[in-house]
Amino acid sequence: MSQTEASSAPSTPDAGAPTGPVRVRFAPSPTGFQHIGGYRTCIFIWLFARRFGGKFLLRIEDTDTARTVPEAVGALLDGLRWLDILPDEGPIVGGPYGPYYQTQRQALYEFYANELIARGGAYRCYCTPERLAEMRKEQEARGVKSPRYDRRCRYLTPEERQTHEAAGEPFVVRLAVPLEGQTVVKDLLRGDVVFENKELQDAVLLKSDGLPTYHLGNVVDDHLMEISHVTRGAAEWLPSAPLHVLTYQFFGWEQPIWVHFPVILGSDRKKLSKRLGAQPTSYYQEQGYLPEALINYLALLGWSYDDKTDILSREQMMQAFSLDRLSIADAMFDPERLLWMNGVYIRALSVEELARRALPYLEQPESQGGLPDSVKRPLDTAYVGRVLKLEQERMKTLGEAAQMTTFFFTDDLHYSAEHLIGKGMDREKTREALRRSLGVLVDLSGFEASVMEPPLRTLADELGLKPGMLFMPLRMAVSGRTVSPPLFETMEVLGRSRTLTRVRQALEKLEE
RNA sequence: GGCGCAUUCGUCUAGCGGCCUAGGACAUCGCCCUCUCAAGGCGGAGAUCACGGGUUCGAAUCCCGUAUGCGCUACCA
Repeated sequence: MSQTEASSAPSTPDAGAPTGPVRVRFAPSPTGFQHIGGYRTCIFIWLFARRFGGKFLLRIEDTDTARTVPEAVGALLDGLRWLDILPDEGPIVGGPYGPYYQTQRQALYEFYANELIARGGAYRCYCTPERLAEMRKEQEARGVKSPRYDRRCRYLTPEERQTHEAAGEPFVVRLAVPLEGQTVVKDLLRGDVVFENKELQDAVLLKSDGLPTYHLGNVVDDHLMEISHVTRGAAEWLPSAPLHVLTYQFFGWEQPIWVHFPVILGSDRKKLSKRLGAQPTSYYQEQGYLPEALINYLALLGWSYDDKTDILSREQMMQAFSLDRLSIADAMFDPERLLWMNGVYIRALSVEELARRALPYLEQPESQGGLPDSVKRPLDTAYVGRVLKLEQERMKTLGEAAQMTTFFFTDDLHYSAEHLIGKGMDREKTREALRRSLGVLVDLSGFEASVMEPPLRTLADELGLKPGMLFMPLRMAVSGRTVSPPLFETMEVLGRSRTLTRVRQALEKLEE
């Protein structure tokens, strides 16, 4: 392998190292499948926890009940299990800070919303969605520069408030953003990001259904779960971070360390999203990417080890990961580089391991990319190993195994006589070459590549052919293809009887 | 529109004031190896460090503008 592998200890052992205990969380909302962008964020968080002996938690932010997809959590966990980055605390494993589903923590949010109101940091708003819509329309018509909630309910008199309550009107709880001054988000990666309070909205914290929005749920849970570093995508969350800072301040809580990661962009330079056709992570599993390769690739999309290392084991990453080597700009996903890296990992596998891992891909139904259904399952593992050993260095994914190796498993080859006749050859010369080859092969004392190669080369010489001119028709006869692993190894694995049969069949085709 | 963030080869990145006539990797091109395809080896092309001003003896690195891109601007996250 030419690519450099990490060897020595990280150059800056403790630069950017946290001073207190690390507790970090991945907090997705189960509104669909996770694409690699989400998993990349998760990998950063997981690596960070591992590097500094911290805890890695998973919290499900399922407060948007209308968009919640029931299978999402299971799929997410399948992905985490596949990548082997399971959380220390979370659904299923549990933990001392549970429950880890926000919908199961509803009472907490109501309590803290009231607490915030009592502290003057929030208020109940009785405006109906209809009024809000009208207000927006009206503001737009007036050409207001930045339309936002007009704070009508913030200034209700106690009597008016009483009236709304007495009528039992539904309400939301809004953050009472200070009208003046600035709020600064001390982001670990970008430094101080300053926001004018007058640009901020009185965002909804608690919805009329009693569930919190992200702004409340995230803050309350991060505090209660003693999250040390609030880690999330910058593109979507940095703009509302001042709201969260304000909420911590109103509660009188100590701020966590804010870390806003860069996000992954699609080939259109837009943030990866389901809507824009990003693939779910299960896609990469189905295609036969190795989880360790995907992790390696994803970790290096936005983080670097040094100026030249691109192949790193999990252990090396866990030892070296640090936030100060994170890049700050969003990165475009490059499928070609992933493919290359997967090939690197496949080549590094022992043959046994490769066979073990490729087996499910070979044995799955033909319609899903497996070997022809006519091939008997289960496959002979030892034979699969011998076959894969020949294809290993040209495989980029495990999913390719079946189509690359079909001819090792079935005698049903599809090619015509013309395909046997290579450049500089004609029908008669080809027939002669194959007939003489057959003779050589039949008489061989053994059927190892090393045994068959010398006499076949001698034969080519005798026939006045360049080696390739003889080997090409043999390759076609034996594999039905113009491209295959080395001829002699291929014939060795196929075995004498199968090889001879195939050469005879080729001769028959030429007789037709 | 307002606000925020970002900006080094096509792509991912190294670089945190002099080591940079900018390093590595993917992709690409050529050569070598060679029974095909790969893998591997060697080499090439590819970045006026978005642009314009400063600061400094000296800037890709610090500051200020501009441009471009992306994101946010919901009782979604």
